Amino acid sequence: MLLPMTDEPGTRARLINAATRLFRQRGYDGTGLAEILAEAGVPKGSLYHHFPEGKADLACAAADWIASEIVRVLDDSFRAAPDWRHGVTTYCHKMAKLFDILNSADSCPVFGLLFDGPDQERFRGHAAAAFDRIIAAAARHGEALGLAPVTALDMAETFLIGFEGGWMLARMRRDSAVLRSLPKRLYGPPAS
Amino acid sequence: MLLPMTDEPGTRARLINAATRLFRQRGYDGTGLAEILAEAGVPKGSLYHHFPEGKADLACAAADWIASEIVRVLDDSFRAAPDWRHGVTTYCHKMAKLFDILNSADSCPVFGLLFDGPDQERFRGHAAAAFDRIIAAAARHGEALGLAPVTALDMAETFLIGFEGGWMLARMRRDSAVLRSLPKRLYGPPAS
DNA sequence: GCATGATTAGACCAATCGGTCTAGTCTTCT
DNA sequence: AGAAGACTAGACCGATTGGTCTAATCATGC
Repeated sequence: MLLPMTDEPGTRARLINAATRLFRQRGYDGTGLAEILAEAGVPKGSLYHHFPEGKADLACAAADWIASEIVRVLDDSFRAAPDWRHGVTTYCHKMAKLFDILNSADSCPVFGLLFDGPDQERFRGHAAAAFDRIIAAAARHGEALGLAPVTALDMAETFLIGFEGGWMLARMRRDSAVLRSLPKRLYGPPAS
Repeated sequence: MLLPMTDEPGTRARLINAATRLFRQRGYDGTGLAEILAEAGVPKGSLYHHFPEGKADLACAAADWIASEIVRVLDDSFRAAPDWRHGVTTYCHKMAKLFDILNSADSCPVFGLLFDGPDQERFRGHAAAAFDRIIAAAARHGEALGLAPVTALDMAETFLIGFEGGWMLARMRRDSAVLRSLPKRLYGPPAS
């Protein structure tokens, strides 16, 4: 079958969904295969069919998926933004809303899921690559808004560093206000 | 015995040491009791004598210890600082050096160790309290340098948010340069 | 020196871990 | 219809998990 044509998510997608959610909440080592399988409603055999290397494979797929989601939100936020600050502000508010939806707290930042894991080197590399993809996306928007390439990259990095730390604190405090206050923290009071 | 008088670290201290290091590297769920016990050279019975609630107890003790270490570095950094930026810069460089020492990469930030764990609520609260203690310490130095209390708290929070995110990125990239570049990122090029 | 509580020592346990493997089903092509 | 491969299903495995419990050892009071 070239095209599934069925709208309901296939086995593979359901696995990634469940894994993403659970890893985000309990971390890689904190989540058992049994849990993922139960939530996805998928037997063990299927997991090892779609992800021959097992849990690690699944985690990488989940990380890639969540990174692409982040990029999507980023693109959304900058679509109609007149300048950098507006784009960033919209992004922070969108993510704050998401934070509130995700049962308001216990979920790791963008993909903090990737730090434990057995062969740490593979995970680390994967996380770094995913994060760089996100930074690049933000920098692209900066350039489109007239920033010099070097400046855009620098601002994108700085912002996402702040955002990661902000998400961490928001999580600790169970309060998305930290995220909403980020633009003001980083760029001072709004000019307007 | 009121005073141990022996310089070599006691059983309890050795446990906390080993736990701190291992949790930082592999996370809470990623570290087995056996590993900790082996590294500390302590039998299981002793662990449950000193930490009746087991692993969770030990993790909280480790978190408290590391938080107090951070405050110590913070105090050190601000001791001779003429202004906020200097203090912060010294702190970043000290921590960057530490980052390089800790086998250059795989170790969680200040106490990222606290996010998994069984009864998440207890862990989360503990982490939040520890982080607030660190923020308060930084804010105190800000005030001592003449900042208004509200401003000091705000700057302390903002800085530590950035620092957490920076440590995360440094870890992903295995490069402490991110930490050293933080003051410039947050406060612009040095006035000098 | 003897009794007492603190501490160490590690055998032991059920539960769970990630992973393997065989059997069966379902889809699709000829 | 029938063969072939994709996929599902779950029993099963050895290893390891955090935790309990009993016995031995240690220090310190009388």
